[in-house]
Amino acid sequence: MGAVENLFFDFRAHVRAAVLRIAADKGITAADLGALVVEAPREEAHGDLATNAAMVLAKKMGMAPRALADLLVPELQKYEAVDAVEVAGPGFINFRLKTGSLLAQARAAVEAGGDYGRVDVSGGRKALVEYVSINPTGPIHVGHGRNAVFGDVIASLLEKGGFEVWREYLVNDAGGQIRVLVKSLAARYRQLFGEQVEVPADGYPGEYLVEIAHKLKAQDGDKWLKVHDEEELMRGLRQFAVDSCLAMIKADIVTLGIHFDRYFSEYEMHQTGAMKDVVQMLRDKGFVHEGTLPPPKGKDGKVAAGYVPVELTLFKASELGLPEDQAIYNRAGVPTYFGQDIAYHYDKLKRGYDLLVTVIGADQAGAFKPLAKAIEVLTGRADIYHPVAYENVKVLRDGQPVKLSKRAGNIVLLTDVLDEVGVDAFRFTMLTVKPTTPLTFDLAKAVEKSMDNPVFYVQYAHARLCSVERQWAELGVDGGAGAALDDGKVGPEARAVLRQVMLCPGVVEQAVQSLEPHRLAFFAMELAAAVHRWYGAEKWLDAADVAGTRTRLAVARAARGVLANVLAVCGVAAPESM
RNA sequence: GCGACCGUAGCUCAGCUGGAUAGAGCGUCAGGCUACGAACCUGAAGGUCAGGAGUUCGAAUCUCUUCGGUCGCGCCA
Repeated sequence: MGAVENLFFDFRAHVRAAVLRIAADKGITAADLGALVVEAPREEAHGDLATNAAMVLAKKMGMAPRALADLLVPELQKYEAVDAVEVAGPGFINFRLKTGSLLAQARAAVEAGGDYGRVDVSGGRKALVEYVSINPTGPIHVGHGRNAVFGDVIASLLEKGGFEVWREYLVNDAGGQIRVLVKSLAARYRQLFGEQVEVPADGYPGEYLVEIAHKLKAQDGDKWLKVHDEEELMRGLRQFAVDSCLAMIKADIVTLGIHFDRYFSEYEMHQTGAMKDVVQMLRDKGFVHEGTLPPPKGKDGKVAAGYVPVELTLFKASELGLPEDQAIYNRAGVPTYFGQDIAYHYDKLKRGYDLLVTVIGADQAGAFKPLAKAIEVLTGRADIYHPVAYENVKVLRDGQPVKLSKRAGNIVLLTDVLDEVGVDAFRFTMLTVKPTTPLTFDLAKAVEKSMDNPVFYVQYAHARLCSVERQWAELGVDGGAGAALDDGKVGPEARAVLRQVMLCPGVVEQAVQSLEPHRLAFFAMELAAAVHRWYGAEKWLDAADVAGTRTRLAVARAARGVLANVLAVCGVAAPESM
């Protein structure tokens, strides 16, 4: 379970320790090393790793960066894996590592298997990742698919980062939209019996409700025809409607390869009086009062006509640096979205989670601010709640943008897209753009087998390595853990692959800490590129060159393992042939 | 009016807790398979990092500002 020994982390620790040894008498402590980084320089010619230590500490130590760097070099050179150290540019210290050490690291990576790249940055914390959480009122569209993939990979990343992780979907089955859903379903149901009824103007016009109405008819016959009381319909059909919609959603979730530990029912939560409890807690802390809100502003900043202020139960967000208080119950006495969200998040806290990640669409990202404040009030901590926002998805069909309109019912369904392009292409494409960038999903390119569609590029690298490994096996060259390797047989292209293998854990660490899965996807593409380049540069299978073949085998196995690990976190298959 | 996000090569995007000559793919042009997978590789051309100011040894990155774009904005979800 623990983190695997790693050259990169060891080396970074060595650099920090060495710097402290040299600089201690000038009053430098570990606290001064915050800005110190050890990373791969952009230019390969600058070496395998580099540090900005001298530049970061120069001022504090009253020295010129390069002079300080010169002072540090002898100490840094002591690390066994270091081949050469060089001071360059404004004061960078560049390191070239011994190829033999990189090979040893590659071998350790193979040994560690799926644990290679595991880091422990959790500090023992338990994480709950809430994602998808779309209302059970209809099928999933592509935009939700981005949420699903994004959240799922964040959860996997956190696992890779040593967190205990719980995946959860909030089923919003208690709000006004469920009432609308039931009314819409009832209308479709009556239509099946020939009644002249329209789906309500603000209802759900999608065809799927016709199918669900058929199911209802098959199950209950004409039982609901004579029921006209809305409350009775709600009592009778709410669960059926929600379950039917949720079944559609779950089918897509399963197709995407996602498993939730729990579908959390808001309705059930309310049965326990959770709202009352949490509101009382906030009230006891002095952050709830009865009051009126300023009139809402419309698009143009003007107040709507006919507005009548009403006294409501409010969360005092305005005392916590936000522009306005936030209503907990609306004027009908029903919990607002914000109100139920506090109760829900308090429930998460009660269950012992102290890292709460919520994947939220950018269009709803405004909602997290007051919630974050409420959680801060409840826990006294500001580091628990981590909403991660992602931008919307545009779909191109035949090069033309597809208009997404729920009203018109012409949304692009996730299930159709998955049929068309496949899960791997969809998942990987969702990861090739950072979350804050709107994503354009081109249906034509997603099926194309080119670098326009990098999932194939990465998978191809994996399959190629598998293919060569198979042929090595036939060649009978021993590449086992005990076989001697010859670093003289490592060419520059193979060495570049070894560097990537060495850097992998650092990339994972960064991706976890920033909750940014796309970093992993880009790393996979870089590693794949290094593999493809290497493939073209050398003759790999050579019965006359046993040492060289054996050495290449070791590198290839490590690269393949790392690719497989990274793809696994992305939830994308690593095929042995394609 | 307020808020969030964005503006980097012809196109789509990385790079943003400040670091070296700003990168990749696509597209364009020129090349590479009787050696293992050409779904691949090599090379070339292509940039005022939207504009301006500030912070400092150093800014695509941080701050302010202008312009431009996307998406939100009641007590809805």
